[in-house]
Amino acid sequence: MKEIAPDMKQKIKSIAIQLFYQKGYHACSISNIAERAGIQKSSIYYHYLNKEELLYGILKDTMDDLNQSLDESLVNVKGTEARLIAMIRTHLNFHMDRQKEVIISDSELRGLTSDNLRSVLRMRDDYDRKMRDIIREGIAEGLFINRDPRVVANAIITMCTQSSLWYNPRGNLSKEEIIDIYTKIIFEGIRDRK
Amino acid sequence: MKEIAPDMKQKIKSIAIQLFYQKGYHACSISNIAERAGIQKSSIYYHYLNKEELLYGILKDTMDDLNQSLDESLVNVKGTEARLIAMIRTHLNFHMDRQKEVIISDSELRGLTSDNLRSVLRMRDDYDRKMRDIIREGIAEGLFINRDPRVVANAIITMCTQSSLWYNPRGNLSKEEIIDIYTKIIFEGIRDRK
DNA sequence: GTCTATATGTGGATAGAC
DNA sequence: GTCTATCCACATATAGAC
Repeated sequence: MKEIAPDMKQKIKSIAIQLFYQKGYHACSISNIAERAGIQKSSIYYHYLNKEELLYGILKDTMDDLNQSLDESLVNVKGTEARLIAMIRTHLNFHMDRQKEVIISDSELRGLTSDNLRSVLRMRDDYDRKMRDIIREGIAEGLFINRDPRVVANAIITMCTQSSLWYNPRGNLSKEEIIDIYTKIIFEGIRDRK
Repeated sequence: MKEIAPDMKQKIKSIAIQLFYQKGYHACSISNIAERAGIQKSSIYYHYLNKEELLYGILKDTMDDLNQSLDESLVNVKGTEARLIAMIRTHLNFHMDRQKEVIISDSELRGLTSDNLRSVLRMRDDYDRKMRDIIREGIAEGLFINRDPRVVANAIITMCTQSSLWYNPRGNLSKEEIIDIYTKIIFEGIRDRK
């Protein structure tokens, strides 16, 4: 079980994440990936059926992990507000931890064809629905403002999602500080109440 | 001055907006555009120097219009809070009115090279700075919560920006209703205070 | 201002040797 | 599992006729 260097299949995937993120899926060629991996482009096809399978693998795994993170973070958490807080925390942490993959997930869906696209969209919808359901419950319980749950959920999710675009692990704000700011804004707004 | 049909240069641009939005810049070829315009691909080059110039024209004009809309909406508006409310309204209206163009602007920056890229980034920075400055003022005046202005401004802008991704002009929510929800969330948060 | 024809490069992908 | 060699389609872009 000596696993010093990651095997080539994983190495190719890592490089693809880096390059799809940097240049975009369509602007990044199989040659580009092969070059970085130190192999010939034809060798890529030993590990992956085609370019789309490479993209699909990235998106699928990312969505799987995201959904799993969410589920785990909600185990034994009771109460609508506490659950929403946990969701926000998890969503932000995930998007700051896996910036490149979530950026690819959010921008390269168009690179997938029929079945693969459907599969990833279903995963994304599952995730979004969990968020909407919490908002809906909160509204029903009179905890949250009574506005269209879809719009409210969307506003919250997308606001947090964008952290992937600017968060800098070497910046002067910790993830905890950022989570604090977002949670505060989401629940209380930006108006200072002293 | 008979301008019944838009001239071909404008027609090409409109088609490019539609296709860059649908398929992405790199996945959309000059042939695709020419086909829709009912001309040969070589004819595109009579109107535009190259493909990048076409993209640049879209991004530049969009950013120009966005900046201009913002400036106009702030004329004679006094007070930090009123100015921020006006900015939010303008940003949302613009992103719901010009969905395709702003989506392209947010996703295809990588298609630009050096000078064009710098130029568009400068416009975007100008815009972002205006938002940050308002937040900064509000914090200084004790109106807004005292958190990192960059993060707060970013959270607000990006939340509103995403409206371009889901807003449906034929949906059951008017732009005014959406503006109301967002403004409410930004200032008061989602917690219901009865 | 649009056409036909073409140059030139590069893309994704496959065949078959080692 | 990686290589060399190659196929074929399509990309951007140009030249020059009408």
